[in-house]
Amino acid sequence: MTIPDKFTLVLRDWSETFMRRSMRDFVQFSKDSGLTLPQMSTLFHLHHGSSCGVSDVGELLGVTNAAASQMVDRLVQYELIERTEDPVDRRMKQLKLTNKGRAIVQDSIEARKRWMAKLTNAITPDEQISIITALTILTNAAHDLEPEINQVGNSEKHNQAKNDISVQN
Amino acid sequence: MTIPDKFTLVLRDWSETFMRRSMRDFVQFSKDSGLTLPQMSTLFHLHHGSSCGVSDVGELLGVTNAAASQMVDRLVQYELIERTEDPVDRRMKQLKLTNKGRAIVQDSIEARKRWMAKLTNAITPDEQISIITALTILTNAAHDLEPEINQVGNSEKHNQAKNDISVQN
DNA sequence: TCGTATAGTTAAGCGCTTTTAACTAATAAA
DNA sequence: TTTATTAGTTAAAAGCGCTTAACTATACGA
Repeated sequence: MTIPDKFTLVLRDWSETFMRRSMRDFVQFSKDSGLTLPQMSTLFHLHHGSSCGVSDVGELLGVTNAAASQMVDRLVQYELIERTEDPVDRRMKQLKLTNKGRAIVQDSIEARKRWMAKLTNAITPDEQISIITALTILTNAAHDLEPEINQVGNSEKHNQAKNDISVQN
Repeated sequence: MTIPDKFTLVLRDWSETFMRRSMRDFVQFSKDSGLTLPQMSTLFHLHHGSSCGVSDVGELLGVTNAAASQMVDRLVQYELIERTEDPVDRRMKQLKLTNKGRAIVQDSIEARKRWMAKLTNAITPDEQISIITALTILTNAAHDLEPEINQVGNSEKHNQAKNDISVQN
């Protein structure tokens, strides 16, 4: 078996494990919050990418503007997001998380952090160092595969920054 | 910043990148197949865990038996899964993927494989070796965190086997 | 200024998911 | 054997997500 073959195999194995776990948690958390997956995804998108318009949400979810508009409307009714007019182009709306919405996202992030902390405890510092290097390479490579999507300000250099958290000092 | 802190940060970063990508693909693929997320999840569960009953599906999705039963019924109508009586306990049903159902799952897996192949190409063999080691440790640690859930036959030793794909030969 | 494109909303309608409640059938326990 | 438990189905009702189509309002180009 060649190294690339093994690599792919290991990557697949890890991603299966990881995906199953993450998806389950995400779905569970959404349910507990009384939200659907699209709604939760929208909240996360807003949390990650700051403000955006209704059609951005539609694009994110792969649905029509009408669908996005209705979803947004529900989230506004729940007081999880705030919908205001864009002063420079009054056709557009600016969508932002309310404190209530942000709290939900934070809770979910905290839950994931707890899992990661458990994972961290199960791994020795020496192993952690090598994993840090490995994941940094992986993350940067994944980013480079689709420059448009990742990160908020998506107009700057790739491959160098972002995850360049060196361990040696 | 301590190593565990950095580790958690890097892990979080990678998982965000990876999750966003995977979720998007999964949702997209489900849509393209004309299936909902719960339906797709069910197919994957069956693919992964061989045969199971209706209530297992309910448990997986976190819904009542009634809901699971109706979902299963739809998938049976679509001829994606096969529902037969368990001969030893005739109250139970055995759910299995049909060829049609398996094909859909395989397609989705192929799609992910293609992404991973691209990722593989973006990484040098030397880097791959270190990542293989790192991910193997991570995967095993994650498995050990929840022994009940991972893997089909869940009655044997952990931490040693499963991902012990050594690179050195 | 007039026409067109863009951003978003609204309404009608359909399908899926979900729950509760009532039910059938088979097994296990008394 | 009688009773209780377990597995699953069915029906009714509600909610959400989605699409299409028709609409309002703003911005922009000729």
